[in-house]
Amino acid sequence: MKAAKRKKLESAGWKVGSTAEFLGLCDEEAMLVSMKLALASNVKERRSRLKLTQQALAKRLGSSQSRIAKIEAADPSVSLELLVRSAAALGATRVEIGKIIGAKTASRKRQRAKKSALANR
Amino acid sequence: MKAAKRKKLESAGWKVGSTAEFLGLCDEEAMLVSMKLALASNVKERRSRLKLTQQALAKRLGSSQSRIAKIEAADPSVSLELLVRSAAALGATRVEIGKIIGAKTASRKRQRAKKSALANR
DNA sequence: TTGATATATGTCGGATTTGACATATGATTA
DNA sequence: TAATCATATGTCAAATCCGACATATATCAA
Repeated sequence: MKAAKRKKLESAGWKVGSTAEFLGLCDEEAMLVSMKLALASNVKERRSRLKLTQQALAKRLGSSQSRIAKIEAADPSVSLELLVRSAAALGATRVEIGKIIGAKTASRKRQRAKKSALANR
Repeated sequence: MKAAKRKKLESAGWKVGSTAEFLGLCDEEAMLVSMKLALASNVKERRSRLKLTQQALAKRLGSSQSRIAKIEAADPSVSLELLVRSAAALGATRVEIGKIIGAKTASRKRQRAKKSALANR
């Protein structure tokens, strides 16, 4: 898909002033990446809460341990769909998934607070 | 992916009482389909509000008219990712996308109301 | 009706994504 | 230390998804 987009960008169809459109695409891309990161960290958090190994989750999903590792690392080879599937397999409801996807990225401050709260438990 | 799952289901790894897990997978699948339907209809709604042709939206996305048609029809060949991309290309914010994904399926009654409200405008 | 425009459907080659496997790196315990 | 378990990384064939194109079916104005 990245290759396809680059091809599009390079093809001669770009009118003057298309910089805005280019930035638009970048923003979309950034949003998607950000959603994936949020889902990935949620999957990791849910799995450890449930005390499941990556192997065990893989079995639930009909997948493999290595892919679970990639999912939690938000590896580029992991699709949004697989991330949503994974969260669902760990018990996330539709509403919860909507919240994860819709949540703006937490500030570093808030992330630290969340992390330490988790550590203290 | 459907084929892969079926393979998994058919492979001998299923313990007694795995019916629940099977149902679990079905629920996940249903949830995903439902999310896709919600996004698809949102894309259609946004595009018509913006008075864009499928062709015009295709250009924005670096895609083709036929794919836009499939997107709006929630064709099985359309990924969650492409649906999210499409909504974003039509101006949907992250928060809005989260709401669409998180929203429970509207009742038929509500759907009719929405549809007629749209028609009357 | 005819023509023009918008949308739907089917197919195909190529790109991406996936599960699987091998293997490497930690982390923990004996 | 060695052994064991959990997680990470790299690769590959197969499945899936994509853009593109052809073509069909509206919808509507002339």
